Amino acid sequence: MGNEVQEPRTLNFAASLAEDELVRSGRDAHVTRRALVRAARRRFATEGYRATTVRHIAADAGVNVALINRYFGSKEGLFEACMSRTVDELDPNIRPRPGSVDEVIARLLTHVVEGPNADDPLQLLLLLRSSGDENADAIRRRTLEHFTEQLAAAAGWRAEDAHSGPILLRAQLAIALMLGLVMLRTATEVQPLASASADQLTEPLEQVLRVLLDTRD
Amino acid sequence: MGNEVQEPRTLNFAASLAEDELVRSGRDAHVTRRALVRAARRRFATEGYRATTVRHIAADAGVNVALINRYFGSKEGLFEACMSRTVDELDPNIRPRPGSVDEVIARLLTHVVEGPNADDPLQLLLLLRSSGDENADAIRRRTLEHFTEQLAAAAGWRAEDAHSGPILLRAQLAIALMLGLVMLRTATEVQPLASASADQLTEPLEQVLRVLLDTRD
Amino acid sequence: MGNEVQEPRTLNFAASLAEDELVRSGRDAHVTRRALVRAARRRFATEGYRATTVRHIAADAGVNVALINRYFGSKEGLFEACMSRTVDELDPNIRPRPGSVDEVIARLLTHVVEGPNADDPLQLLLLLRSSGDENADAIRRRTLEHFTEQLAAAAGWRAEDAHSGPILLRAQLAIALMLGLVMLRTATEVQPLASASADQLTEPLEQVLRVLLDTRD
Amino acid sequence: MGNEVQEPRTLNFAASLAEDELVRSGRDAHVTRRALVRAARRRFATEGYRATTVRHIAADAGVNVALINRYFGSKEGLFEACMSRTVDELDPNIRPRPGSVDEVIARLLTHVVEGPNADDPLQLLLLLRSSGDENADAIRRRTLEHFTEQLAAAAGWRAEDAHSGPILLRAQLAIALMLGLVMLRTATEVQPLASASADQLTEPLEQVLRVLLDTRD
DNA sequence: AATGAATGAGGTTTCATTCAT
DNA sequence: GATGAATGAAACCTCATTCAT
Repeated sequence: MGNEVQEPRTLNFAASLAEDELVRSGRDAHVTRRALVRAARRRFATEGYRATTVRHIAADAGVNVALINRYFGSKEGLFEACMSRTVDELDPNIRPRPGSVDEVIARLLTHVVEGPNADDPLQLLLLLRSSGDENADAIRRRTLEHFTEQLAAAAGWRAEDAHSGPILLRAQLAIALMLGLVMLRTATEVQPLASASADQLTEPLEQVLRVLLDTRD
Repeated sequence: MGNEVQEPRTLNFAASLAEDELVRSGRDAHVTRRALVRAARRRFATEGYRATTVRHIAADAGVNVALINRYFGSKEGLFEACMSRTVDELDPNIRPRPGSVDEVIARLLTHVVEGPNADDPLQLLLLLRSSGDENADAIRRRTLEHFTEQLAAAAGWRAEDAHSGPILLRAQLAIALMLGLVMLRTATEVQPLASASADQLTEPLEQVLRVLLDTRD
Repeated sequence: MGNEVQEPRTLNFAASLAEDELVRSGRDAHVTRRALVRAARRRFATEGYRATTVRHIAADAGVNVALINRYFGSKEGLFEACMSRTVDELDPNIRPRPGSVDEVIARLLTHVVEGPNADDPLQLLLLLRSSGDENADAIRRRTLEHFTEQLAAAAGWRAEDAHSGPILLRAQLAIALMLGLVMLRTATEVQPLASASADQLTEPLEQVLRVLLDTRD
Repeated sequence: MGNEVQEPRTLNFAASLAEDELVRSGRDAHVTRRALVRAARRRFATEGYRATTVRHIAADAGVNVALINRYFGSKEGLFEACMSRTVDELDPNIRPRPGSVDEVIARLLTHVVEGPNADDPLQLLLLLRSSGDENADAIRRRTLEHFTEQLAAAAGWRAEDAHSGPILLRAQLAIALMLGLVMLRTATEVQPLASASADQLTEPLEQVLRVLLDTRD
C-alpha cells in the first residue's frame, strides 16, 4: 500500500534472471547471494549506483531487503561484491592467449556485440560506475588499467619497452570505444546503435580495432 | 558508513569556476543563474544526476539552495537548463560546414582533447546522464541522434540515400569513442588516458576517426 | 520561470477586488494597505490561514510581497489586521437597535444570504479561522462571544438576569447555524446549498431563527 | 515569531488517545496504522489539513514519521484514510431506519452532543476540511451530499418527488447547524457553547431540528 | 535463515522573511 | 516607497539500515 516498486521502462530486470535463481525454494544462503549479485549488477550497470535502491535489487532477486545487509554488510558491500565478481569473470576473457591480434579482436567483439550471455556487455558498464566507496572504486580503476595492459600485451606491448608507450594509449582508446558503445546501446538506447545487429557492427568495429591495435606493418 | 555525502576526491568543483562567477558581487539574478548552471553542469556530468545534490550545486555556486527552485523550479528543471545550454553551445560546433571531412575531425578533436575551455568535454558527458525526467531525457536522446546526423552529413551521408545507412552507424561509433574517451579521462580518471596530452591523443584519434568517417576511396 | 502562482479553482480572487484598489497608481501606502487586507481576508476566509501564502495575497492585491512585512510586520500581523477590520465592520451591523426580534433576524439574513457585498459572508468565516497567533485568536474568540451577546440582547437577554442564560446559548446556536451555512456555501461548496437562492433560504432560516431567538409567548 | 510549530493550547492530543494505542506493544503494523489514523483525525479535524504536520501526527501516535509514508504513501494518503474511515463509521449511523423523524433526531443529537466516544463529533469536522487532494475532496463532498440525502429521506424526502426539493435544503441546513455547533465547541471553543452540557443543548436543538425536518402537519 | 516493522539521516522543495538597490 | 534577490527554517518524503519476531 503506497509501497509498490515501480519498474523501469525498458528492461524487465527480474524476468531476465535465470529461473533457478529467482524462484528459490527458500533457504539457501549461497543461492540467495548469487541471486542478489546478479540482480544488483544489472541495476548498478544500467541505472548507476545512486539511482539503484536496495529494495529494487531485493525485489528483482525475489528476496527480503534485509538480507542484503546480512550478506554484504551494506549497499556498498554488495557493489564491491558485484565488482569483484565482474573482475573474476572478465579476467579469463581478456587474458592474452596464444594467437594473433585478430583473435583478440574477435573475442572482444564477441563479448561486446554478440555475447551469448546478455549480461556480458553490462559487466563492462559496471567499470564506469562509481559508488563513492573507496574500496570499490579502487578495484574499478585497477581493473580498467589491468584490462588495458592485457589488451595492449596482446597487441605487442611489453612493459619494459619504453618505446611501446603509445600502444598502451591505443589499447585504452579501444576500451573507450567499447565502453561508449555499450553505454549508448544499453543505458542510453540511442538509435540506430541500440538496435543495430551484430553483423552491422562487426565490420566497422573490426576495422577500427585493427587500426588501433594492429601494429604489424 | 555509507550515507554521508562525500566530497569528490579529485575535482575541486568550486575552485574551478571562473572567479567572476564564484565571488558574486551580490544581487544579480542573471549572474546567479549562470553560476548555478555552471556548477550544476560540472556535478551532473562527472557524478551523474542522482548522485548530485542540490546542496552541493548551490554550495559550489556560492548561493542559497532555495534559489535553485526559485530560478529553475526543481532539480530536474536545472538539469534541463544545463542540457539546453549544452545543446545551444554544442550545435554551432557540430554543424557541417563547407570543408572536407578532415576539418570536421579537427574540430571534433579540438572540442574533446584540447578545448580552450576545460568544460567543453564535460558537456558531452551530460548527453549520457539520464535524469529520469521525461522531458530532459527526450532532449538528451534527440540531441545525440541529431549530433549523429550532423556528423554523418559531414561525412557524406544523405538522408534520402538508402545506401548510406552504414555511414550513420559509423558516425555514431565515432561518437561512442568520444564519449568513452571523455568518460575515462574525466569521470573515471584512469591512466594513462587521464593524463595524456593532446599531442599524444591526436594521432591515434585522427586515424580512427578517418577510418570511420572518411568514405573517400 | 518555475515561479508562477497557481490560481485557486473556484474563486477569482483578484478579479473581485474593487478596481480602485487593485489598479493602483503606484505610491500610496493607505491604498496599498487596504488592498492587502481585502485580498488577505478573502484568502484567509476561504482557504484558511496556513494554506494561504503571502505571495498569493500580494499577487491578488497586485503589490510586492515585501510590503506585507513592511506594513504589517508579519503574516500574523496581517491576519490580525484582517480580524480587526472585520470586527469593526461587523460591529455596527449586530448592535441591537430599537426594533423587534424580527428586525434583527432580517438584518442577519441579509448579511448572510443576500448581502449586497459578496464579501459579507466571508467575514464571518474569518471568525472560525485560527492562525495560531495568540493575539488574533483572542480577538477572534472575544468577537464571537461579543457577537453572541449582542444577538442575545436583541432577543431580550439581560446580563443581570440569571434566568436568561438559555437565551445566550440559543443565540450562539443561531450563530453556529449561520457559520455552518456560510462554510458549506462558500468554502465547501456543497450542493444544493451552494447554489440555493436567497429566496429559497429565507423561509426555513427565518423559521429556525425565530424558534431560537423569539422568546415572546 | 511566526514560524515555530506551536503546540495546541487546549487539547492534549496524545493524552486523549486510548491507552492501548499509545503504549504500543512494539511491532504490529495493524495497531500502528490505527494509532496513526486516530492521531491524524484529531489533528486534521481540529487544526485543518495544512496546519497539521506529519511530525505531530507521528509524535501523537508515538511512532516514527516515516511510517506515515510507509503505510499511507503520503500525508494526503493518510488524510484519505481518515476520511474513508470516517465515512465508514458515519454511514451506519445516518442510514434512515424504520422509525419516526424523532428517532433520527435523537440519533443525531447523541452523535453530536453526547457521544460516548469523544471523537464522534470530530469526525464531522473532517467533512469540512479540504486537503487540496482531488480524490479526498471528492469523497468529502460526496459524503456531505449523501449525508444530506439520508437525513432528508428520514424526513420524508423522495428523490422522485419534485415537490420535496425544499426538504433537501432543510436537511442540509440541519447539517450546517450541526457542523457549526461542533466547530464552535471543538475547534474554536467559544463560550458558553464549549462547556454547555448535553442537557442544556438538547432542548433547543431538538426544537430546531424538528422545525427543519418534521414535515408532518 | 528469513521476514517485516521501525528508525534516522538526508534529499528536495516551499515559504515567510530580510537585505540591497 | 517599492522591488526583486537572497536566506534559513521547516515541511514532506525516500531510503539504507537495524531491530524483533
